[in-house]
Amino acid sequence: MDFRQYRSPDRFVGMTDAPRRAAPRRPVGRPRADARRRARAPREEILFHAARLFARQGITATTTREIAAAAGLRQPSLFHWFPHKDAIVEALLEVAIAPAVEFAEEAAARAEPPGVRLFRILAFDARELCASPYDLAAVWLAPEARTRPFARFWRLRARLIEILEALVAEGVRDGSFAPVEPALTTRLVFGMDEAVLTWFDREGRVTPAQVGEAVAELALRALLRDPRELGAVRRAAASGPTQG
Amino acid sequence: MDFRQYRSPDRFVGMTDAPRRAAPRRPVGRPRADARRRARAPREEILFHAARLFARQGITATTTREIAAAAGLRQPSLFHWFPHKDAIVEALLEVAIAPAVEFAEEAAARAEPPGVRLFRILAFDARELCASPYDLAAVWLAPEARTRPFARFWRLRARLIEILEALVAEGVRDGSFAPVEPALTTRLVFGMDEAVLTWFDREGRVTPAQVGEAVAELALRALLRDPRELGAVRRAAASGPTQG
DNA sequence: ATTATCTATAGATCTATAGATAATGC
DNA sequence: ATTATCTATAGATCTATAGATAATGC
Repeated sequence: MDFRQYRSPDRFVGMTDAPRRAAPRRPVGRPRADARRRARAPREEILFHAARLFARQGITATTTREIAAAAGLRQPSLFHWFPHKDAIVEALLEVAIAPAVEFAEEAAARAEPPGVRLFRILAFDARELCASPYDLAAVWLAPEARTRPFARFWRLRARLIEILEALVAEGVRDGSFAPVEPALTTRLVFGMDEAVLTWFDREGRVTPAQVGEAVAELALRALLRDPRELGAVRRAAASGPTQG
Repeated sequence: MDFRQYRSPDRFVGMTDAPRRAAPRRPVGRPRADARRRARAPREEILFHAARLFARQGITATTTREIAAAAGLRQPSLFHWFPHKDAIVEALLEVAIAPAVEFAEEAAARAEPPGVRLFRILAFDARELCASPYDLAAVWLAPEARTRPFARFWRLRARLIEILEALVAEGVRDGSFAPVEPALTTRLVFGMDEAVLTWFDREGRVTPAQVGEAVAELALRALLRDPRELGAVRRAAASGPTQG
């Protein structure tokens, strides 16, 4: 797995700041049976390959043996990096949800029209889901994640929906949005936003930024009382902070 | 499990037309260890409970023992009704996708404006996904369903997207829709449509029909060049066939 | 001494088959 | 005879632990 081909090599969590052209220094610890050198820290390799396998086969159907093999390890060595399989899922969920909520909290608090703030948050979310170095398609909304102790993810996700719904309600109240029902409309828009995970093609020509723009545009064209304002909203959104 | 509380008791596939208040006739075969009487045919009980468990825990994480127990059977008795576990998933996918594609094929072929046909298909799909007696949240788009031999589902689903995209392209061409990019826009709209499975609350107050209307309305408000036509489109859609 | 890995395996599953059993149907 | 179920279990896993091993760090 050559990481250079992926779009956002800087995004790995807990990335060691080892030099790119790693010095030929041998790492601490017993050498691996699979001697091939890996570009990234073991923890990131594990998360990356686990996410890929989860997305293809489902979480439970992916074995720790498969994950370890993809990361160049023997199966029990996985448990040096994560206490149990669920901890891998938990780490991926955290990577996915935490920046989204953080950005939404800040963006929602700015003194701008609700349409502009909503545009920016939706575009950020959809873009980040697509651009994540980890393929989050399976973990985000996996039924497996509903039961077990991933409460933090569900709490943060509920908070994100709450923020979006408040913006929709504000737009309806101040007359800039059509008179839609905020709760139902928000679920539809957020569903469209999350759904990018189910169809975005990481090898395709459409970029994460384009997907983000498209999601936000479609949502706001549907929401704005006067869709001719869309251009102004988009420009205003782009002029503020669009990165976490 | 009292089936009378569910919305669409007539929708069970392969439903036996046994009288509602079943005659106290004892069924053929060795009696069950779990003597409680069931209202529906065993095959339907199995599909119903399997879908519920899949939606809560994931497909692979749900054991045949759990499904059997929920349906009032011992684990091996499941294999009298389905040759293997995957066949249960396959049956649920078939129930989900077949009517959607059939309706879309017919609705798309009618001599009406693309907006009207699109509205009707989207409203049908979202409504039926919500109203199905089976909770399809997990099987529809489960990563598990991607690898294994569920080719028919994926072929039909691709056909459904193809039909939708053709309608979007037609609306852009004839000028009734805004000049959007059909492929990307269709993925967004279809994503919103499918996503109802992730949030629709079967015990909630919003009805499947309301969800269907809301999905179609949001999509068309975003697509129509002049959103003031939405009312006319909705009325035209409602005047044609809205049932399979 | 610390770190990261390895091999071996315990213990707990889980699916599907084999073959018996207890009803109804004719 | 047919049908639908049962009990028992083979065979194949799968996760996580125990304890050894082979590096570097100091």
